[in-house]
Amino acid sequence: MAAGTSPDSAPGEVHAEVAARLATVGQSYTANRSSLVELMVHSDQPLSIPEVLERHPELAQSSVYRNLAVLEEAGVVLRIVTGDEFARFELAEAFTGHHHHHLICSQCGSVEDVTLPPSVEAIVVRELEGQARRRGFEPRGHQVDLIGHCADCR
Amino acid sequence: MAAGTSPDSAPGEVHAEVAARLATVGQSYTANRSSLVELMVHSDQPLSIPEVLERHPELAQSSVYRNLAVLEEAGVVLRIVTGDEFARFELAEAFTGHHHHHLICSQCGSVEDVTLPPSVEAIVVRELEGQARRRGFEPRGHQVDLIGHCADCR
DNA sequence: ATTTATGCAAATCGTTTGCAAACCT
DNA sequence: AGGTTTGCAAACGATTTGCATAAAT
Repeated sequence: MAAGTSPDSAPGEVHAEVAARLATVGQSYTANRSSLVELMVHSDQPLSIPEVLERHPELAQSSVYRNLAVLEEAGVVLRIVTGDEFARFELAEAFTGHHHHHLICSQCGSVEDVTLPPSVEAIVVRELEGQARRRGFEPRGHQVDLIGHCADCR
Repeated sequence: MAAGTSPDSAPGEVHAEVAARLATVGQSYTANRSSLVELMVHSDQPLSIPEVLERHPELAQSSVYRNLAVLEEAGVVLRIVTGDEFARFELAEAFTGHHHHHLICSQCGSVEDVTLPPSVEAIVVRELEGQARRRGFEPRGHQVDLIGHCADCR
């Protein structure tokens, strides 16, 4: 419940909250998992596994995959599947404190975060969810992404 | 150029247009490729390769992959990569005549099409593209998808 | 001491590709 | 014939998993 209530919780708060969430899934907050969370807290864009390993070569690839899966299951991280070769991971919105969308580069696969004005966000959500419900589809979330070329790939 | 100019071209038109597009990429419109296009014209939702093979068991799996790749390159079909195990393919918007979005079922992976009112569409696009350009990102397209449970999986 | 996480190597599985036969034109 | 597409089987590569060791409590 405390998670995400403050738009930008103190650094320590995040770890405490992650530990709590993991507990609800019967998992503990190990050093490796903490490394991953710490990494994502300080990253301004979703990371692929190779990028994670680049920054933490001491971690075993399989453990990174496995721990990100655990963190995903606990609702701590979000897995982003683009057309790119690798999936990417970022802290769930409850932990970053702000709902956002993505600028996906179709050239290099990088992903940047952007936010939409609440008014715009509201209009889209209302419209989409209305349509969905009318067809018996139960909405759980949405993704609004822009595809294009990032500054580096123009 | 003619493609998509008519909101809903006659059935025959589509095949003629596809042939033309393939020609621009130096490819011919073979029977197998025609089967694929015909299938998508009559499908109300993006299809995965297993679904294609189910409906056309006489096709070789590798050829389906290969031909869908060719059609994608020619701008005839669009590849949709969800978190699901299989990628899905649908006719490009220039051929369906209408811009649309997706209702993605996170349970079974099925994808339905939905359209947004032009006014809503315009607001989102303007806002997103404005943000993107301000960051040196060159927009090429966008995807607005709703994630949830479809009527069958509720 | 028992349970859980880790790291290595091997397995999985959707997708891609090499190559020879079948098809055009 | 000359070039292209097809189908089979083998290769690829991101992700997952089995199993033995290392932590942790």
